Amino acid sequence: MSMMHDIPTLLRSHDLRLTPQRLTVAGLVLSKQAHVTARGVYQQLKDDHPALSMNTVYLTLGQFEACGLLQRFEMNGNAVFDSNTARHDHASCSRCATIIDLPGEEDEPPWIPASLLDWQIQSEQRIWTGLCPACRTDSDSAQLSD
Amino acid sequence: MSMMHDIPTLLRSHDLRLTPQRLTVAGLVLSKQAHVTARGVYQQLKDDHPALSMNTVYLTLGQFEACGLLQRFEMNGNAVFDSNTARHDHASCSRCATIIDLPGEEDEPPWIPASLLDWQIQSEQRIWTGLCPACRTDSDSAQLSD
DNA sequence: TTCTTAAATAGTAAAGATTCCTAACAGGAG
DNA sequence: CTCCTGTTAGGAATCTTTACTATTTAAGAA
Repeated sequence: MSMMHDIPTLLRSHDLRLTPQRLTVAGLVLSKQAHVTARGVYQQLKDDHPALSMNTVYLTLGQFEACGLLQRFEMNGNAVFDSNTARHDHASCSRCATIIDLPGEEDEPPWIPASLLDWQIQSEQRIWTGLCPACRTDSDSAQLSD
Repeated sequence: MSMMHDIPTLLRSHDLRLTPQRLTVAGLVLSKQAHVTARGVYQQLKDDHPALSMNTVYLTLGQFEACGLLQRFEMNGNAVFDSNTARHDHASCSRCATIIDLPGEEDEPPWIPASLLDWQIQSEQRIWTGLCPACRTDSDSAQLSD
């Protein structure tokens, strides 16, 4: 996300026409740090914007990813789009499915294992899975009844 | 994979009945270091074993995972089962979809970021994506025609 | 060996995510 | 204003995975 551009300028700079649908989706996914799925975007917008189809959501998110405006990763078999395009990792709760960003290791240089020296690495993804603080507590007390 | 048990013994030790289907799937996925998908297993076995359904493949792989005989991870939206159950990372070619194991960092202790200290971490997954050596070469020459 | 029972299986249906297809539509340059 | 091309909605299609159910069967007991 860029502080120096409003959304129309940002889209125009990537040769994307300023359609109402695109502006709507952009307003949602580029304006705050969040992890969204195609379905999530559609659900949040469809009431206020009946002229919006799942198809367009998929296309738009894909275009934003191609432009580098969003970062895409897979979580539990679903595509998740992240407006935080800086290098960072994720953690996901295996119980409530919450996803959080982990602060990037700016001090730790992008490290590539020696066995990949003859590859042309494009990206790295790291995901920790476990119980978030809230679910860990719930799980502890649930053990009495389970 | 255990060197000290044959497959029937291994299955029995996990309270799994020795059905032909289960033995067949086990023979394929537990006998060599490989990454398989449910569909891949089914495709490889269905000709020689007509009495095998996708459903059974899914169930069997799921049971093997529950027993700790296989490790499961997601790649490109598909479930992948790995007979290498030791802690290790993966790299995947974005062009030919090949998946390779990266030698585990036995020297590097399981590292958990400070922001997850109040989580109960269950697993960590790290995936590098890029062009494998073969595809990188193909891609270089393809640029002339693309 | 035969019996018994719970586990396992095949087949089908269903659910959910994503892509494909196509005709209609509309942004924006000229 | 007009035209061209990118964009969109809607529906169909594809693919993966899970759910359901009647039937079969492994394996221990008699």
